[in-house]
Amino acid sequence: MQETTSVPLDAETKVIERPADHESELRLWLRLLTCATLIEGEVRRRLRQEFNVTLPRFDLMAQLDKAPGGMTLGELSRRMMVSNGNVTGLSERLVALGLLDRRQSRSDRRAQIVSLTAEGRRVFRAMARAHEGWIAEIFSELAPTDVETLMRLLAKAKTSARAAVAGAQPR
Amino acid sequence: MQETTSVPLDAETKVIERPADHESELRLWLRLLTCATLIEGEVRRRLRQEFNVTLPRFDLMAQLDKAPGGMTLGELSRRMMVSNGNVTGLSERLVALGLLDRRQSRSDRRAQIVSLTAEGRRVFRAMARAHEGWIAEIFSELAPTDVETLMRLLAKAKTSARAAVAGAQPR
DNA sequence: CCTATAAATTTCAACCTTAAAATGTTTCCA
DNA sequence: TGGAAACATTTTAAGGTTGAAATTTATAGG
Repeated sequence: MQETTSVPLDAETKVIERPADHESELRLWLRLLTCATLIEGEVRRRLRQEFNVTLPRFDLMAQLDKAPGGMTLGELSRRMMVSNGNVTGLSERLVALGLLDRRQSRSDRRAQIVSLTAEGRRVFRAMARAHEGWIAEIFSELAPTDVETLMRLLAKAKTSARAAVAGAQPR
Repeated sequence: MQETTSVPLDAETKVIERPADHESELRLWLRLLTCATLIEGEVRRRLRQEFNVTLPRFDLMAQLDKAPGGMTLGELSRRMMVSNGNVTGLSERLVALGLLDRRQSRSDRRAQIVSLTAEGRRVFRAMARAHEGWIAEIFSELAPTDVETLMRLLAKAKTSARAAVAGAQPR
C-alpha cells in the first residue's frame, strides 16, 4: 500500500516532500511576531497620547539623532528598512513641522541630506527619554540573564534570516 | 564634586531620577524589532511573488483556517491584534475574491460571521505549506535548543509586556 | 416596559507602506 | 568622449492601519 513514491528510498535517504515537522520554527515565528506587535502597538499608543507623534516619525528622528551631520534619504531608507518613497513622504511632513532640515548634497546633486533641527533634537530627546522608560517597564519581568540570552539568540536568528533573504533574492 | 543632587542618598537608597541604564532593554527591543521586520518583509515578498497575496490577507485566512465554523469580525480583530475597521476592509476584499463567506449571525443581528470558502481553504493550504518551509529556512541556523530557549524567553517577554499594557491602559 | 449602557460593526480622515515606473545624475569603461 | 549602467530620489496607484465618531442591536435594572 501507499507505494505511489517514484523516488527510491532506503534507510539513509531523507524522505522527499514529507510534510516535515517545522512546526516548532513556525510557532517560534508566531510568538516572535506576537511580542513585536504587542510592544509596537503599546509604544505607538503612548507616543501618540503623550507626544502626539507617530512611531515612524519617531523612528526616523531616532536615526537622525545618531547622525549629527545628517544623512541622505537613501541611507535613512536602508537603516529604517523601509522603501525610498516612504522616507520621502515622512521627511516632507517632518520638515513641514519644523523638526527636520533638508538640503541638497554639495557633492552629489541627486542626493538630499536631512538632519534634525534644534527643535527636532529637543523634541526627540524628550521622547527618547520616555520611550526608554516604557521599554524598561515592558521588559521588567525579564532577568538580566534573560535579556542577555535573548540578545544572543536573536542575533543568531537575525544572521540566519539575513542569509535566507540574501539566498532567495538575487535582487 | 558633582554634588548637585538634592535628594539625600545612602547605600540603601535607590538613586532617584537617574538617567538609569535601561540601555540593555532598549537594545533588546531594537533587536527584536529588527528580526521581526526582516522576517516579515521576506514573508511578505514571497507571498506576493509566489501567490500574489498580501500578508494581512494571509494572516486573516490563517485565523479562519483554525476555525472551521467561522468567526465574528470582532473575534478576528482581537486575534489578529488589529482594529475593527481593519478587518472590515480586509474581509470585503477577500469576499470579493471568493475566498471568504460572510453571513449575519443568527443569534446576534449585530454580528457578522466570516469563514473560508472551499476555494479559500484550498488556496490557504497551499500557501501555508510554502510558508512553513520559508520559516524553517529562515531559522535554519538555529539549533533545536535555541528554538526552545527562545520560545521560553519570548513567552516570558510576552507576559511581561501584557502586564505593562494592562497596567497603563485603563481603557 | 423603558431607557441607559454596552457591544458589534461601519465609516471616515489621515497617515503609512509598498512596488514599480519615471526623472535626473553620476560613474565607468571601451 | 560617449554611452550604458548604476544610483538617488520622486511619483503614483493600490492597499493597509489606526482612532474616533456614527449606527444599529442587545442587555440589564428600575
